[in-house]
Amino acid sequence: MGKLERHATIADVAALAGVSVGTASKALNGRGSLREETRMRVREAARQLSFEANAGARSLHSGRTYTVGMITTDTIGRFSIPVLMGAEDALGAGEMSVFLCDGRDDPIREQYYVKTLLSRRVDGMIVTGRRTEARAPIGANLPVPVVYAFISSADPGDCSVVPDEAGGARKAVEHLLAVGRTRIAHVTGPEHHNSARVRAAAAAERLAEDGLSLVAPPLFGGWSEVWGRQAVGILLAGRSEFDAVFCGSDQIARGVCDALRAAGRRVPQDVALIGFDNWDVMTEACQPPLTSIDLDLEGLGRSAAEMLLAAINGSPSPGRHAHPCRLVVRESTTMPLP
Amino acid sequence: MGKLERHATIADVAALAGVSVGTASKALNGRGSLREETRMRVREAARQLSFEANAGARSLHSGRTYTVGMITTDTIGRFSIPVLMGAEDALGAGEMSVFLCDGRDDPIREQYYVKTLLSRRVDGMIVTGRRTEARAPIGANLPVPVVYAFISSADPGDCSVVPDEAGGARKAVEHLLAVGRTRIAHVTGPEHHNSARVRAAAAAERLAEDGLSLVAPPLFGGWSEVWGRQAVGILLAGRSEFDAVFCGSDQIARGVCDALRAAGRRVPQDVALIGFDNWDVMTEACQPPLTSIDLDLEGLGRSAAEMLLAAINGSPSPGRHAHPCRLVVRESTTMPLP
DNA sequence: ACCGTGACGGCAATCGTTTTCCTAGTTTCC
DNA sequence: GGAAACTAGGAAAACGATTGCCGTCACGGT
Repeated sequence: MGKLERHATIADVAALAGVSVGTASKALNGRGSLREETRMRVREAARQLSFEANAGARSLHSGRTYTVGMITTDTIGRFSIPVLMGAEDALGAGEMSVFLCDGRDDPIREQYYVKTLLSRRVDGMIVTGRRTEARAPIGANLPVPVVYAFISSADPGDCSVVPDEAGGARKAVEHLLAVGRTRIAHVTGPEHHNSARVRAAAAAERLAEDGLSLVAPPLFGGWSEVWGRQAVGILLAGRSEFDAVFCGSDQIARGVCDALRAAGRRVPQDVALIGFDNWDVMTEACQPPLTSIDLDLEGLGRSAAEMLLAAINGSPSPGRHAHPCRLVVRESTTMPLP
Repeated sequence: MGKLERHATIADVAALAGVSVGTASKALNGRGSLREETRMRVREAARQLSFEANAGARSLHSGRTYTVGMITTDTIGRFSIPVLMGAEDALGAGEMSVFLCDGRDDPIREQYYVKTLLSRRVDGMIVTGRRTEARAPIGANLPVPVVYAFISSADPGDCSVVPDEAGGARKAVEHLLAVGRTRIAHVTGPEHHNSARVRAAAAAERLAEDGLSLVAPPLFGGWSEVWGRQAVGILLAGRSEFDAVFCGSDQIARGVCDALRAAGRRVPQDVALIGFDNWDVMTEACQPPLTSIDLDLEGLGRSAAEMLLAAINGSPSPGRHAHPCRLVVRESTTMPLP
């Protein structure tokens, strides 16, 4: 199992095939005018030496590396993964590779990564993060295009692709209305999170369009199941009746669901329940399975990557682009057919 | 906001500083013998042009790229992330960057990535995956060192770093024995998963050392909460009493917990409960919080990366290395102090 | 006045590929 | 039979950075 085979160079290939380096290069890249027999001979030699052209040397000429950098603002997590996968997907199709850099919420670390990526001559960068908050641009006047995905840049001229959270919240409310609920409560994450505020506001707005309002002010807390359970206590102690709860996350929804059941309220008969994020772990384990809003992060990542590719090819798409959310209906808002 | 600044080359820097290219290079890298004033002048020019040396061109000389490739066998997921982060951590300290490639369980795709990484002249590769099963080596006689992390290579000569699942299972059983439980049931994942078999076998073995055995044969099923709930039905219908359940995953444990409570059994008073994976989402939301076995995936990733670095520097560590698991005690096995 | 010796920097080779230009042959056509 | 028109493939100049080798000063000692 000797791992010591040196990397073959095109000179090795040329020597084995009995041609000059230039000719070997042409043979392998389909350039120039060569006899088919020569081409084959070179290809065979390359195969035999398992030759792979040195991408670094190659990019010296083309000026392109077919590589993009991906920087996470905070840490690689549940939200960045799908974005990452979507991006990887779209870029892979364009034969590009991805450099992954985990910023860990440390600006020094982040700047270090930006420099590293630039020195590696990436063709572009994608910046992502765990929260949808706007953030300071990663650099000014960078020599390569940058796209912000999920998170957005504070500079409105930068290209950002963000989930349409307001639209998602509206869809949630519309769905509850469609299944006949009108007395809706809202339990969500901390008020200092942009996501919590935006979703709450959009929900209220959508209700207002039908002349309705939330049965109580939104309950801001954490994103956890524990908070969901606590919130039910608050709701039940309050004086307003409710027939649906729109939750800011699936974890909250699950907590709400468990607590409602413990309190003797049936889901969905007595209270319809809808979450946010469409996280399979929660939606499937919930009893009953949870209706939720899917951010389509993979699609978002793909879309961001496509915009980056376009920008690399000279057609940037500056500005903020909202990526639509999808409603996924399960039994927490509708009874299964018998 | 012009993004059009070309990348400065060292020739630009040299011209601006009024020296030759070679001298500029020496100035920036602290080589040769130059007047301090000259050095400063060059550095200033470089700063002014925000010059970053082209890593590709540079590696042409050094033969090293300070880059490693990371390939996931299946998909990037809950298990690969911490491994990835740990690796990124250890490599970042060595000033190396990580190329991420998502294999998606497709051998073609995987081989394509191996070729890409080789052409990019990575200094080494890390292979990881979602399951601990052994897999076919990613290639034979590769010109760079490879380390398998979490997943292991079927070739015993390859370097693999895997969690010590058997050790973890033993720790779980030991803990249950330590808190006075002797009638232990085991609910775990599908029997065709290596992890499920290994953990079950190790648990039985550890019990046997104390002259005990599981109250019933291990219940193999899925890794989900739903299965955990179903399994409780089976256990309660069976004729053997039990005072503890060791679960193959935290999700199973949570399902078991919910179902036990619904059946009127108290955790931990009547039944102590321990999970596996120490997944915060589950352990924290569980009522009561769940004792679990932590695979220390981040440590494992770090360790794998360190072995890779060592191998790159000429000191490989062939063979299979077991990374220890940790017991994390919470209230599902011990009452809180009053 | 001459030589030796550092100090300072320039020159050019080198890394692996691509690409442009050019030179031999071979056809083809009148 | 000779010139034009191709064809196949070689030679060499890029690309950007590093580095060993050398030339050129200035200075000090004899």
